[in-house]
Amino acid sequence: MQKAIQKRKLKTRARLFAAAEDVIERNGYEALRVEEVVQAAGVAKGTFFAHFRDKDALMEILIGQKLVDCFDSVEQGPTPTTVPDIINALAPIHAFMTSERYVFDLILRYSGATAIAEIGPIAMCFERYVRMVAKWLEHAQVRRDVSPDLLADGVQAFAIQSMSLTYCALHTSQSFQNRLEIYLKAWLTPTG
Amino acid sequence: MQKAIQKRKLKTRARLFAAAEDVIERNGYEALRVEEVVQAAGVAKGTFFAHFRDKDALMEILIGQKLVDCFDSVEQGPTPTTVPDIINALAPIHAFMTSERYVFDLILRYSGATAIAEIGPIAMCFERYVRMVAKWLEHAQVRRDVSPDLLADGVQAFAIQSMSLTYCALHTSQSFQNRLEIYLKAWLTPTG
DNA sequence: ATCAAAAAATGACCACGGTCAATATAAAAT
DNA sequence: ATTTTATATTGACCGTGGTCATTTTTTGAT
Repeated sequence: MQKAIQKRKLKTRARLFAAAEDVIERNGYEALRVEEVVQAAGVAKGTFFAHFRDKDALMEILIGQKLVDCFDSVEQGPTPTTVPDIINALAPIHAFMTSERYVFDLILRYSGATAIAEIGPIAMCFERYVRMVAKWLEHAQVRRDVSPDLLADGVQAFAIQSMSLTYCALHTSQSFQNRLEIYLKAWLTPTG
Repeated sequence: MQKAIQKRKLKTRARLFAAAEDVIERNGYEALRVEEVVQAAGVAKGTFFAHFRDKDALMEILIGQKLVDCFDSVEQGPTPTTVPDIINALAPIHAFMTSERYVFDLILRYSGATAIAEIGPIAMCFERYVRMVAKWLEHAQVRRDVSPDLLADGVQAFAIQSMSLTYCALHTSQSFQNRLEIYLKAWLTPTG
């Protein structure tokens, strides 16, 4: 028989989150150590893993939450209608995704959920990205020979490609924004 | 003054590679343990790290080598001229990249070299991918309003997107090949 | 209040990647 | 040959993520 979750557990969980956010605030995501978090939270190490499957699971939640915040703020703003506007509108999301190499890699790893049961916040955001952009494209000045959903998928693909090249020393001649603009103009408004 | 590398070192290195390949042959890339490799090679653990910066460095070399083999065999074949042919031609490369989740993630992580000095085999292959596809596109039946280089960049972006979705339970309705074909038709032969 | 059972927390312990001072071996100088 | 110096190897040791049998706390029934 299932008993209800105790308030104690919620409190412990909250303390772990607070401690983790504090640690990250100071040293960034990559430098986070589980040991440091549990000490700051005043609990034993085992407790951490009773709350989170592993370290990555905590990271997924924290980074996912930040991503959700980004999406929320982007969706507050006006609907962009041109390629430069779209890139501008997406900027906060892309900026956070590339704020740390570690963050970018983790997001990529969790962008697809292997099983339906374990669709986490990051995978949800990837879905949301496509839905949001597709909605924009319905009313934007873009090609109409393919569906907005397909176009939105492409925007995501090109954004990821551009962000990846951000970390590549072979492609420093262009900034992220420039590169993405070139890609998206060719993708969304072909003149063939 | 620099003395020459001793033959002994080359032998040890060869033993490490052979042992690692053997271990991978049996259990795949992800399950590889450094301890297992050094035992099979008959050397101490420290020796491993005198030859490779870390475990990933060995993986990059081994996976990079396999990738090079894939590219070599693809470049042996005929030059594809249509979208389905292009997808077919690239199949061996894509197949290897998605042969193991671990392999795919590692390849993505190493696809861009942070510093010019440390461009490894995987980053080289990503360059090669674009060069090869761009060459194909020069003589393929595709749009001409943008450069083959740009088109090839896009092919890479869409291929990665398609491979990523392979690992996502939210997108099982379509196979990798189907999805990529839809993307590439829209990208390479728009009818706007 | 007392007790039984479920939930939560604990910390000693393990697995595995990675380090480094010490040692052994090879090559060059005498 | 002997000595010197650079190169290569060693294995005890460490850091950190993760496990699990045991203990503590909470809850609900009597």
